[in-house]
Amino acid sequence: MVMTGDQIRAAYLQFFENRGHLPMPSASLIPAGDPTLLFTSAGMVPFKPFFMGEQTPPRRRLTSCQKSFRTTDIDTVGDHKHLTFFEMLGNFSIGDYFKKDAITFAWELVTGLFKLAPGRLYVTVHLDDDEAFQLWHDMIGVPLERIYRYGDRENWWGPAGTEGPTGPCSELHYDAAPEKGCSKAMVPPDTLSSILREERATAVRGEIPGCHPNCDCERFVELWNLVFMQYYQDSQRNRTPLPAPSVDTGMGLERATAILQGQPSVYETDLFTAIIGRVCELTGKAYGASVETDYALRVVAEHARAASFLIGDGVAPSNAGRGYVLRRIIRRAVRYGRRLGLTQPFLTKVVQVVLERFAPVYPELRQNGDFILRVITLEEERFAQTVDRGLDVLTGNLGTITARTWLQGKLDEFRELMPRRLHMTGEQGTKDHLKAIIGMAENKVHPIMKVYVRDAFTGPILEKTDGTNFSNGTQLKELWDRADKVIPSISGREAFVLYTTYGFPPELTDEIAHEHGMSVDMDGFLQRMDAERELDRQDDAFKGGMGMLTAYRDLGVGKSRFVGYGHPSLAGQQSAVLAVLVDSVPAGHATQGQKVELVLEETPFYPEGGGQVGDRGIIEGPNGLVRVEDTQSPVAGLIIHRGVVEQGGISLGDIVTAQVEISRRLDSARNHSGTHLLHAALRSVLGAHVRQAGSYVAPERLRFDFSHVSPLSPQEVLSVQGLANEKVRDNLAVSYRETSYAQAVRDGALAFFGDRYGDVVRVVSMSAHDHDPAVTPFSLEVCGGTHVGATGQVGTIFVLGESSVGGGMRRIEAVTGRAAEQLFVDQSARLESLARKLQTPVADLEARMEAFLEDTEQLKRRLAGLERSSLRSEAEELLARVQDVAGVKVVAGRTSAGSADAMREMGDFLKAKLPSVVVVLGAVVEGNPILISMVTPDLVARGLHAGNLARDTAKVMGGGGGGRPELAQAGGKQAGKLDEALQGVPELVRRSLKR
RNA sequence: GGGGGUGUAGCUCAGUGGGAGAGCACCUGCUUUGCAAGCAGGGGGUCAGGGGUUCGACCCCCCUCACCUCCA
Repeated sequence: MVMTGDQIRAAYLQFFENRGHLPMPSASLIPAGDPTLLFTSAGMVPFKPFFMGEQTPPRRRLTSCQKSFRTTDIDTVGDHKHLTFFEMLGNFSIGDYFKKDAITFAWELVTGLFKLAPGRLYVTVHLDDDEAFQLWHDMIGVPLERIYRYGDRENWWGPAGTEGPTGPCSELHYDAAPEKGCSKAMVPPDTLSSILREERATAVRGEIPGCHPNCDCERFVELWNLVFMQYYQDSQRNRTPLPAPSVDTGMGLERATAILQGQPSVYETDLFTAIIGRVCELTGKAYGASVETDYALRVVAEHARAASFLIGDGVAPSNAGRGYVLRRIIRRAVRYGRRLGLTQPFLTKVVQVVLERFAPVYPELRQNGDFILRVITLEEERFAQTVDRGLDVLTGNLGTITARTWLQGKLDEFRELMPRRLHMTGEQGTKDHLKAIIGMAENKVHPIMKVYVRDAFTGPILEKTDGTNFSNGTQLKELWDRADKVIPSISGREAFVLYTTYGFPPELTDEIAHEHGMSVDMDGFLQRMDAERELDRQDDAFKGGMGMLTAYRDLGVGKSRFVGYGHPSLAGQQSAVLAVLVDSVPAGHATQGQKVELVLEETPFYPEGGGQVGDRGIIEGPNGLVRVEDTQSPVAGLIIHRGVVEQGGISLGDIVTAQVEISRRLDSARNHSGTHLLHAALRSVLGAHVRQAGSYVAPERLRFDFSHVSPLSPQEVLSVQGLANEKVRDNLAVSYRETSYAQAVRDGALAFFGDRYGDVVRVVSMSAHDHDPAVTPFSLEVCGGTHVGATGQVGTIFVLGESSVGGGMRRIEAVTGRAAEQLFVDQSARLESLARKLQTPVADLEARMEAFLEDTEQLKRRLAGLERSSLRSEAEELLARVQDVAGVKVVAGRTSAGSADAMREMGDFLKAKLPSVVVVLGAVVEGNPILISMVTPDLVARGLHAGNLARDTAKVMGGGGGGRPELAQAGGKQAGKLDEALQGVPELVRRSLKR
């Protein structure tokens, strides 16, 4: 009887539940409260705060099947073993059992529950871990020849980051396919141990003469990793034994399933067969038919699965961070789909199968199903757009291929005509002609590609042209050879630019080039990619650590208790000062004027979290007073009050009274409750795919980001606002309940991925029937923030606007309570004031405004008309004062024009009257003199240049100018010298004529 | 977080310091009812925003923002 993947998952969890472990639901793929981590990459990630001692676990024995995602292997997905997304089974001991039980459980499970043949199981332990070795050998009875020791590279775990728990690990490997192995004999464990010890001593990698569990061949499968956290490693790499050692184990569900189902790879298990099946169906390919199509089939299936889970957990495609990883795998899937002949959008059809297959176990896939499909559709469309644009650059009107083909044609033509041309225009003329042809080819290329195209093909030819004597046949042949070689090959640099600035896939470049009988220098391309990556790596080396957090963690003051829920008492909270920090360094005392950070035993101050900003207020001690400007919680359980000592001093141990600034807090509470109402209203109006993606709750306003693919219509915004306000008027009771995270989620509470949740979470509900559990509350959220007692206290909710925060995410901003009132007051005042100015009732404002706009428009036109006619008459006056300078008519004079444009018009008028003329007009605009000059073409031919004329005239006024021969303008600084400058014009004209 | 790129009319985009443009769309008129109808006329612009250089900036320099893209 073969178990399905689902059965294996369930059996594993049941096995450990029977042994006292609490089954935990899988956490989101977005790690909670850990900005250093891109994704949840292992089973222990959500439990890190427990292992670090920052939070109390709900039980010391836990077990879970955790959705996990690793980015390191993206580019190798498609082979038989690598996955980006996988499910990680694990059992955890947080300071409870250690090696002995962990090993016993593991052996019982694989041989008992999984019924794997003991003879096929190999064990690895760390070189120095004699304890584990003994347990496997003496207690379990694993024979010596199947216990291998490895060094740090294979069998040491952690710490994750610069410091943290760390320790040796022990792995179970399964001898899955002896026939598939490297067919070398097994190395005896002792031999391997001494090789590795030698390697450790000399740091020289030793040669291993045979097969072993960690061999690169396909014989062994690493099934289970047991990590024994027994040391704490600090940032100086010192290791101290942990008082309560812990265990963290991980078994990949996919691998386990492959082994139990006797399949050669994870893709043949029931976790994948349906997905692969769909891809085959779509492409008409059969799995197993060829190495290449198999690879592509696996890529599409794996990435479709991974993308579904990522989107299901709220990741939206973007060009940075998590969203970028998602985008990459979607695009990779599309590219490989293309290789299988899929040119139309297809990915949603694969994702549908993923959803069907996994929704029973992961309800978020069902819940967000529509959203997932929509995101995939959009991203696939967007990628098609990207490809289209790249295609234009590569082959389109301004494409490199077009330019090359064109140049090739022109060169062939030139080659034929050259003897005649050489005869007609001589050596230099022929070369110039050739250069002109090449220059034109460059202009057929998109501007960005120009420099790369020049490097790659026109450049080398030009260079050759320069040195070539056309009368010499052999050198000429060299030139043609060069052109023939260089033109049909797209350089690595071009492919690189196409990829890095347009996102155009290199293999497509290659494919299309081949269709045009060209090749691509893929080696050059890869070289450039590597160089780029190397540069990035160097940059990374300079990035700093996270020393600040350590400082707080090392305070050793234990926990501060938050007592600020409900109505913070006006009298303030009595408490002892546990720590005083000055400049982030612990101090016993702080005095007036100093910036200080305080930790209290109990505090009503809410630390920034869940989007809500930290409280402000006053902490008063026996000898002084501190004004708190912000409250933060840099480490779970620790609340830091930041502020300034305003009077006297404050000391460690002082009994103080902590008083929150009430009005501010209440404003925040209104906005926070308002946020929940808006969240629920958005879900009701737009659909259940709406999920919180971030929020900011300040006393003044609130901001809420959520997943949604399209902009909200004004109607939708109004419905959301209307529904939320209706719930305000219904005055729903706001109630709190403490429960476990798992229970809260089971109850249907919304939880935000970005937040850190402990063993006990608060659930905030807003319901008209608070005491009737059968009625679903309007809003139910896991939330640590502070709220009003009933929604009526929120006051009016007013949505200020709706906007985009990147693909798939929208943002809504709103005010409530006092700010909403203030907004109304301000807006009304503004309207009143406008109405007063326009002397009309508010109701008529719009009509009045329109009338005004129309009036000004008319006035503007009339004014422009008047100006034009007055300038016209000025121009006519100037016409009467035409001067004759050596037979050239010159009009130079001052005008009252208000702009250079107006003067240009005057000039045009003058030119219309005098077909051959030099015009220089001046005016003072905004205190500065400006000039325009015009020269009719016949006079340009006689050596006059409007640009020079303008420049030289302006010099008199301390300015400069220039332009084209027919038309130019200039300006100066000394308005008083405008007339003098204009008087000089005839002389300037005379002088230019002489030359 | 870093690199490359883009930002100009409702849309797609030209525009290398000196008159802000084209095509499509829109409006008006005429012509005409054969497939993207034609002709003529017209409206529409904070050249992403801010600062600087310059007599003068869509254009050059600096900063910011948004979007595209590659890499972490």
